[in-house]
Amino acid sequence: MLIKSSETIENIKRIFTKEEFPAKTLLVKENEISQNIYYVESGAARVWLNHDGKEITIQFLFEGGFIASIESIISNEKSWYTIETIEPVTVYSISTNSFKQKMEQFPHVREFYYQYIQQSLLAYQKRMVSQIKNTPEERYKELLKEFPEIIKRVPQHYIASYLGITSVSLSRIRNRK
Amino acid sequence: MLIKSSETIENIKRIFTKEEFPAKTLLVKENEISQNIYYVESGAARVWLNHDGKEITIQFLFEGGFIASIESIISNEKSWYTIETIEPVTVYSISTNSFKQKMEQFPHVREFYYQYIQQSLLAYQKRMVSQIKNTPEERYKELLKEFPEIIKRVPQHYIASYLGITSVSLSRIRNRK
DNA sequence: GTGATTAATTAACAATTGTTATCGTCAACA
DNA sequence: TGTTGACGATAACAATTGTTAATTAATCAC
Repeated sequence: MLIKSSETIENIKRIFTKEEFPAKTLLVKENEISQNIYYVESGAARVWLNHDGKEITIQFLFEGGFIASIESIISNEKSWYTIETIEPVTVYSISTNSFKQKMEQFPHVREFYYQYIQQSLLAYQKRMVSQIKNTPEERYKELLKEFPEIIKRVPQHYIASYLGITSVSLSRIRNRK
Repeated sequence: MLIKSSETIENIKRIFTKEEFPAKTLLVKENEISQNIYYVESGAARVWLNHDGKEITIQFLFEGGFIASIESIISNEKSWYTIETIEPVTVYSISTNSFKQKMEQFPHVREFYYQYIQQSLLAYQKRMVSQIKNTPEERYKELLKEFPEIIKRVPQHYIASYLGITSVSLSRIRNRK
């Protein structure tokens, strides 16, 4: 989810701490409780998890997004996935505990958080429905239409697993007709 | 999401209105703004949408669940789907507007709503990941293990589209030793 | 209960995807 | 510069799913 309001961004920057990381940094690790939340100012990251020894990429994050294990925030669970930078990033970070304190203290932080959660819910629901009703080829075309940015910036084999197919199959889809 | 706290259920019953509907009643209609929220006391419903003339079932709802177009509540959009009872149901209903007023008035209603949204988010995320990383056969086995209730109570062709496959394919999977 | 409708199984075939392996390209790096 | 490793394209074949149609089973309505 992208943050539109520059006022909100300024507020975030005030309470978060600026940090930089090179590509291939693990900011969240699968099976560990995630201690931090990052607002991405520049760069890109991918969310992935291990499945039978294979890395399954389930999401991409760019400027304006947040890097966090949402299940760690919501219910203190260990993260279901790893979040790894795929480009050098500049982020603003805060510890999950501090963030929860800010939520208690400031209604506008709480409000912002719940707006974010609601928008994320709609996004996940939409993507789940797309997985159910569309073929891999249709999902690729949808991605091309709605998020061409992703296809430009991200290696193809990550996109393949994001779509739920192999890189071989994605290569075929791209070269069909 | 099931509601565990009986105190919460009692509160819901106080501000909602009891109603009964036969099977095959449309409680929410695709492309219409949903005006009501229903708490299911007994019975079952399915969430479906039209895709190239075919009905795609994306979710099931049972006792303890809520029937609502979450996108209508969150952003006043027209519903992406239809919600239809598949068994006679007893529900407690409230208009979306009244519910929003109650949220403003009563912190515990607001709190309950956000807890519900957060749990739903995790559930959608989990299901999206399952669609990406598992084969149809694996998804069927997962459903059998985690929600055997669904398989017992729901016609098979609805389950097939819930899993993102045809009813023919599900029949084959079930009879595959 | 009986006929009509809907649901589930099965078969045959087409289309798609997965798997494994090879090859060419490119970028990183010593 | 040369080597290594990562990435993407392609080929061959296996496995799975989709499609259509026919048959049986179950359910619904009167």
